[in-house]
Amino acid sequence: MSLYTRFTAHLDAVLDALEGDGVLPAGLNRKPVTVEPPRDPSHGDLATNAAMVLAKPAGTNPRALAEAIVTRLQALDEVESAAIAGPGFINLTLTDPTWRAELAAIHADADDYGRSDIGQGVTVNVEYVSANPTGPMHMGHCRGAVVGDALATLLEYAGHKVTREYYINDAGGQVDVLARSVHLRYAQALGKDVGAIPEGLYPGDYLVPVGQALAAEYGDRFVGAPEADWLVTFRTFAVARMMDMIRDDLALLGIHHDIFSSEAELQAAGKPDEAEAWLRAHDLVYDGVLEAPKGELPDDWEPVELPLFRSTRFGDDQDRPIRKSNGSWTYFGADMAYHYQKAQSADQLIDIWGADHAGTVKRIQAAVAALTEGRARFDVKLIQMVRLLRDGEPVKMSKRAGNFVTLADVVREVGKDVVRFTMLTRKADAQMDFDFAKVVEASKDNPVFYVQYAHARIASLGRRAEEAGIVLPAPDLSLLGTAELAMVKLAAQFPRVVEGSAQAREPHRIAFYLNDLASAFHGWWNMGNDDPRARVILADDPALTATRLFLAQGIGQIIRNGLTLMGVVALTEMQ
RNA sequence: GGCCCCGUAGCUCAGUUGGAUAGAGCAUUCGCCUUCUAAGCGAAUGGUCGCAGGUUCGAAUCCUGCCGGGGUCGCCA
Repeated sequence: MSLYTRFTAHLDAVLDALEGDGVLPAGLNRKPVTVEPPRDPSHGDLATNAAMVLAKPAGTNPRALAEAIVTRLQALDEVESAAIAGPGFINLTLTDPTWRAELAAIHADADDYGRSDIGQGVTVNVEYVSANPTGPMHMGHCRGAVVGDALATLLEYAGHKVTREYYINDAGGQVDVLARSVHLRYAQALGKDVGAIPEGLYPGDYLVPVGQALAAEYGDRFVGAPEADWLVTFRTFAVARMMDMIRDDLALLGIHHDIFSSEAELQAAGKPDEAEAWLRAHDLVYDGVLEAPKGELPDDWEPVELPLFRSTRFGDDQDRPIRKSNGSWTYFGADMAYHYQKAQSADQLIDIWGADHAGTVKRIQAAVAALTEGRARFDVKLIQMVRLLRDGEPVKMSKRAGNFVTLADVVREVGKDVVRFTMLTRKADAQMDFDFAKVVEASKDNPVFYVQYAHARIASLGRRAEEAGIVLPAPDLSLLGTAELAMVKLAAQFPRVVEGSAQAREPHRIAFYLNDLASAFHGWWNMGNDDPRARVILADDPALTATRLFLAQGIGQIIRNGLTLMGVVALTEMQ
């Protein structure tokens, strides 16, 4: 149990006691009560707003209530002092032994320091990446992949049961285009002159080996054959190849999904039909005519009757078609059934989408709410775009010409850890720049470097002490001074940061916290520049050396735990 | 035009789900290398939290309306 959780429990017990004494009425909503470190450290170690938020519903005034709470909190062993401040805050200062014990806990819990059970085993399905199986991963997919993966790890660490899922869009028109593109490469592999790749087909060279493999498999049987003879075969073959490629690309980032769900299989199993039948039975699907598109009317637009889902009942702008006029499923129609399927085996769903899909959020949320009758929590996390730069200049890309920047190229150039960390240095809903030059820069305005550098410094201490031949006694934590305890206090916030990030589903907070912790460490380290006695390794004082080393390694443990959540390996020395 | 994000220091961004005097890095100005990694550290300067209302003990945070930037609108995926 983290220190903050412990004090929330202490406070709860105090409030229970006050209820018993009749100072507080029973049954007050305690949800707004918080226990957190005050922004200004001079106010103490912990602060609670309990008196302020409970005074009104309790029909008393904040100061009087605060005094009653303070009296009881002061009685706790771990509390050095408790005071009322400002409009009714209660500030607590904890005893030094409490903080020393926390440092010992960091070492004892090691990789599990920060692990939480707030998830209470709730199952969460995180669907992320889900790039169309028509080519290699490019940088447009990268941020969502990293954020989704880090979020999944974070939720696991916070006590959820997580499934990582990839939805393969292998049923739409784009995979037919893939099949045709591959057919061309197949003919080419058999020596036919196919000329330039026609407009509308995928031009990328990555399809060449697929064509060759098909040639080896089928010979010239399908050259010049009608499309109906080979389309399904080629499509299935090519999609499988594309997915192999995508899995390899993801592996470069350390990303592995538990489940790959196929849209085609979903449709073949009749899932969308089941969903449609259920929705029709509940009057949520009806046959109707779509409104004309807003703005300029397309030339070929004409009113057609289609089966429509009543997404307007759930806040969408208009009802949405689930089938096309040729009877096949729209993307939405299949996606609806897919989410229903996911909701069968998970309590909560999270989708990680690119911001360009923002317009479709409402309809899918509406569909999930309808099909699960409001039972499943479902969040769509929109990931804003990444602008690729090189020395401040935008990198030119044209997907149509096939010269997009692939994820594999970027990972090869700057490394997995740099890509992952950088993608987590912004909130997901803010646009970000990714500058090839800046992300590998060895300076403190590059957080990747800065955090890694702190960890490497800590790792070097152990080596140095060993080289110096200092025989280290057991650490004596009473030797820790104020500056050292301040760092312990910051380190002790890690469990809170984990819980907060998990609840808000914002893995970037881990990155910012690590940057703060690294900054505190670098500051402490450099105290040794002004005062040699402030250094960690003191050849003439093994006891103090052992203690400071213990502290440094505790900080190193936190950095490592945080980096692990981000899927980044902590460096023990800088290159 | 509708919907979704964003708007915080000169620049790039945080801001603990409504808390106390709004914080970092860069830039600018000062100071610190006979040293465990100075690839670093410390200090100073810098703010009408886009604007105007509202909600309450209390708003950068929640609500409404504007303004500015980006994205999106389809029987596409």
